[in-house]
Amino acid sequence: MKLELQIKMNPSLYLRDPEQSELGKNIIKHSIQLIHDNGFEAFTFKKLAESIGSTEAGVYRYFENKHKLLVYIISWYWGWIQFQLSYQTNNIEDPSIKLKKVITLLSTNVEDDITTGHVDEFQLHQILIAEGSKAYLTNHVGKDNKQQFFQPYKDLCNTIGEIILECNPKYKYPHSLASTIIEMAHLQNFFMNHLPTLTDFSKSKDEKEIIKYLEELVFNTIRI
Amino acid sequence: MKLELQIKMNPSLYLRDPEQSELGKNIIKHSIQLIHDNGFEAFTFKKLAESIGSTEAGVYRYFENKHKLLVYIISWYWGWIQFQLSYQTNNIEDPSIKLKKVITLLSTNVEDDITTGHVDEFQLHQILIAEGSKAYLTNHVGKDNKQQFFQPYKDLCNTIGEIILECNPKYKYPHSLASTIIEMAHLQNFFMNHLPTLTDFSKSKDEKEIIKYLEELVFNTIRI
DNA sequence: TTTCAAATAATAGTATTACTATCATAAATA
DNA sequence: TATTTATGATAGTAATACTATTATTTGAAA
Repeated sequence: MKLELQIKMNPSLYLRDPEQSELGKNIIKHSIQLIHDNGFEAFTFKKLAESIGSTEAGVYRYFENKHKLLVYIISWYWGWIQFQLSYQTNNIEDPSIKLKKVITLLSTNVEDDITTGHVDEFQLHQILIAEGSKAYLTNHVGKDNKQQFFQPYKDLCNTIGEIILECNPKYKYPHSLASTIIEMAHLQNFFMNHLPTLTDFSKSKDEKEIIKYLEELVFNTIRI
Repeated sequence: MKLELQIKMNPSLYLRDPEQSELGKNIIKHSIQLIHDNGFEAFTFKKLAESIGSTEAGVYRYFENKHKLLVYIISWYWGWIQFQLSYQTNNIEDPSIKLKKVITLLSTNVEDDITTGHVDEFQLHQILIAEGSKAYLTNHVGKDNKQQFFQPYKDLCNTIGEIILECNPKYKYPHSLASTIIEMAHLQNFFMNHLPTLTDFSKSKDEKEIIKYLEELVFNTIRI
């Protein structure tokens, strides 16, 4: 029996569920490829359709616009991270070990997970680094939020916040620290590779340095 | 005598210096207004020209495209912050007081500075919160960086990094901590107002809470 | 004061993007 | 076999992101 990981997505994100057809899966797969290769600004439904061998109208039957498609794949990523987190911290008692796992999970360039055929997690991680914040940095963030588009991100933030509170029940800013960890794991990676003087990792360009930086930041902050 | 603050801008950002003419100053002024009101995505040179009472072609004589205009106003903001910082920390000995000033300066919604007639610093601060990262989160970040588009940001990051080292000469990640402070001062503000569950400030929605959070984060991190 | 150069306004035009609409056909299903 | 449903093929529109041309205004030098 082949185990397949299914992540439940918010139906308001799509017009037709892309998981339910070959074309749909191809839309996801090639979107990730194209956004990874050329960035979200250069990404169009026309190019996507050409890459798949379908038509623009075909893509529009699945997603209303490219922003919702971006939010879709980003939500998928956070769902996948949430799953990885619960899997990797299962049976671990010590909350500070859990918190270290969180930092490592968010900072490490994952390898492609074969249980999710049409999704390349490595590319998805890169997309999150470069495009992740574009999901919410829009003038319609309020509307999107009302439609729960950012629920997977919030769920993850809550999960991490709870681990932080396990480490120190008196710490006053568990959610802010959680969102700081998430965002900084990505942003320091982006800076390291593209604007290295904004970091202290320019020589090694090694993710492990980011992990060390974040661990020091987090544990010094929450320990009284 | 009227004192006017002039911030030296990278000439590669513009085709014609907007500081040198009325039309140029209007371009800056109305860009800030429009980007603040409707966001960068909805901002076009046509709307800008209409708002000024000029023409699209007129705007194109000053700026090659809207991305360079965004980078221009963002660079101006960082230059202005750099000035504010050196002004406010002048004659202060204690580096930890300086560092607190930095955090407050970055986190506080400034009032409009009358010495800069055509720039509304309050709106500019809001733009930085919502659009700041779009300056570098592009597929041409490498090219832009080679042309020194991000120098003012880097300079600020270095200045803050030096203050951090004054507080603790042995701290290993002064630049990363500096960029973390800058980015988080803005991002926690955005989250507080638009995705409040990602923070712990949703009840008060008060900048002072962000300042407290960042101060705790920073000083616990750098104190050995 | 004229004259000349530079800046601006007015207008037009192109390629691309972000869609919507229509109709034919293939595949799945009842 | 009939019929729904998904897809493909094609066309079309409004807006965006530009470029080009010409006419007019303005301001400084001769």
